[in-house]
Amino acid sequence: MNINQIAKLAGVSPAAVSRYLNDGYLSDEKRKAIAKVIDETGYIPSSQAQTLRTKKTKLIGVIIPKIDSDSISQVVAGIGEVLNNKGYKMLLANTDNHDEKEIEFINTFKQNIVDGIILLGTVLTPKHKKALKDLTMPYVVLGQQTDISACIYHDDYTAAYELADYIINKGHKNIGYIGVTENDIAVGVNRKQGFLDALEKHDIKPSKSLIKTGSFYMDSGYENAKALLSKNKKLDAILCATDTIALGAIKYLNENNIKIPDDIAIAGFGESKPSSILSPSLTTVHFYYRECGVEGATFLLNKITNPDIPDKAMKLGFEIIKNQSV
Amino acid sequence: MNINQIAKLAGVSPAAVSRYLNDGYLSDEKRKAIAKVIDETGYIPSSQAQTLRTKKTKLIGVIIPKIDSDSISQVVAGIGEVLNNKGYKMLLANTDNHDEKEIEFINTFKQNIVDGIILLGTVLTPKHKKALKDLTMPYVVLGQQTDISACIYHDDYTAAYELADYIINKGHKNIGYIGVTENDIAVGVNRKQGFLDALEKHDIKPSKSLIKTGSFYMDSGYENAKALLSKNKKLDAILCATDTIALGAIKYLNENNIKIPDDIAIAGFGESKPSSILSPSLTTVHFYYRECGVEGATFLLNKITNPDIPDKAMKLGFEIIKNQSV
DNA sequence: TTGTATGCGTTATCAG
DNA sequence: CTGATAACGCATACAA
Repeated sequence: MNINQIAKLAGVSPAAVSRYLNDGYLSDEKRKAIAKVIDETGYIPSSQAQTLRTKKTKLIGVIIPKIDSDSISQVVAGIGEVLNNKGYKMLLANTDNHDEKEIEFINTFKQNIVDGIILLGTVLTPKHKKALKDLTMPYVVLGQQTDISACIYHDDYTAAYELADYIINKGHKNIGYIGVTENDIAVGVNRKQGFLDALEKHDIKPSKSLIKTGSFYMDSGYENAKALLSKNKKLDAILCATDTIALGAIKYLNENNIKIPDDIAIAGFGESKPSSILSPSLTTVHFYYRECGVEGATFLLNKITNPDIPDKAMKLGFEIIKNQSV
Repeated sequence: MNINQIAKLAGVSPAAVSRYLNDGYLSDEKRKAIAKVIDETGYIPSSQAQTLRTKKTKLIGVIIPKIDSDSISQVVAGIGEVLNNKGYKMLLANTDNHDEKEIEFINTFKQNIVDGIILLGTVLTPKHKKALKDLTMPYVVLGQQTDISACIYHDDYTAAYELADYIINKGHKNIGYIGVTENDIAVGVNRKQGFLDALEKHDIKPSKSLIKTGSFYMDSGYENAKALLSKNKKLDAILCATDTIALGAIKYLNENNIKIPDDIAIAGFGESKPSSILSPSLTTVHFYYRECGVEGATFLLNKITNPDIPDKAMKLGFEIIKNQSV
């Protein structure tokens, strides 16, 4: 069933049907005739042919580092909501934490198969920036601050600063930190710097043996908690760069009968689902993940319909969730 | 940049370039010339035009009830892995637990924008079945058993039976059950029936006040645990149809200083991430979610390239994770 | 092996 | 307001 057959059945020209579909000039009479035929036949225009003509695919490419993460799935949910409402669809590309795959996907999307790209950033290497700059379509980066494009990100620095401040004010002084690679500016650099600056404010000198770096997985929390405890007899708190890492640390503490928060206080970032169920519940930071997705998708769609709007950088707030683990 | 320009630059016909792209007859000489030009120009064929001709989009529609769920995101990860390796892309449609949206998406996908559909089923109403049957492209249902198409699902019944049996053998007799709507055959009916049959095997008569039904969210666990405890003074265990529900129940128990497993034992299904971190850790069932996604995607792609292969129903196994909560 | 010509299903242009 | 017609970029039947 194509536009010509519909036209014949309705006794009009294909062009008239096209106008009907795209709200062009059309007499009420023909409009009705076409509506009737389309209703009866259940005709649906071929989006490929439309795309071939209009260069619009109504598809948005969303590149994420992994799907089975509380925070990312929330961002994706926010994006999906907006896209659905506006008649767009989401092409989901999962890199499984392989940076190079991000570039691969960007280049794949470049073939005009999407109208725009949303990149949930972890690492933004020069290669990434080059790939993005070569893009002819609008794009937006979520979760990382960058000057090469519109971006929506979280106030990681202040969140870490205030959370560390809170821990210190609770009486802890020998605080260990389990972070992630500094290639990730948001999570690796900013959260750590917030932590360090809070220490400095309280005249606490951070010892090297208290600062650890690991992966984004639970294992890292487990192993680094072990390492921190073995080297620092006075350790009384651990701040982890993500809730997932904190969960790993908690696992180690539990297995070794170390009481939270009496022996060791612990806190994370991201307000993962388990945080409130654990006992003691986990002190953490709520970021506006879903909102990040909503804002990002909304901006991107605006940019697609109106390419002249200037890129913006939007910093979202946070909330310290003061639970029992500190 | 299109196929004609490449042809001109390489001094060949557009058809030759097309053959180069599709491994058709071509002399080595021309092959090299075309390769050179394509390499230099960075030419990428328009997938829309290809689709218009070939009717193949290399897109797979994946319909899911929600994205921020441990189990579902694992299935999606498995699907994504296979699709990537085979040069397909995933169009992700999130229904946010609205059944009607599933039908909407199925109908949207029907416009030939995808080569196949993967439906992560919750509820399969007659309307769903009709929408699926109207489909001209291959599709597969994951997580639910059905005779209308290929399906890959979990052995929910036996898992529930064995888990309940295990709980009973641990000495519990007054076991409450928090389930979900029976519209969901896999989770709502099969798990409950496994539970009931295990009771029967041990000559335990299930009292109505011990069987609850709620939503898939934590709230349901919290509220129904409260209800169970208020009506059943002898209650000594709670089996929840999902880990998420179990987490809600645990929250209620913790808040009311009810000791797990001494006062009340508790168990769930799905081996969610928190299950191992909780203390006591949660007894649960491991299902092969990622494998389910992998198998589903693999089968679908096979079916796309070879439409004649018969539909199959594949039942995946499970593993009881015996943790401390029972 | 190669090239020419045609059509996939739309939409934009233009003349009416 | 309407309709004929020419693209969009590619793959294939057919002729060579």
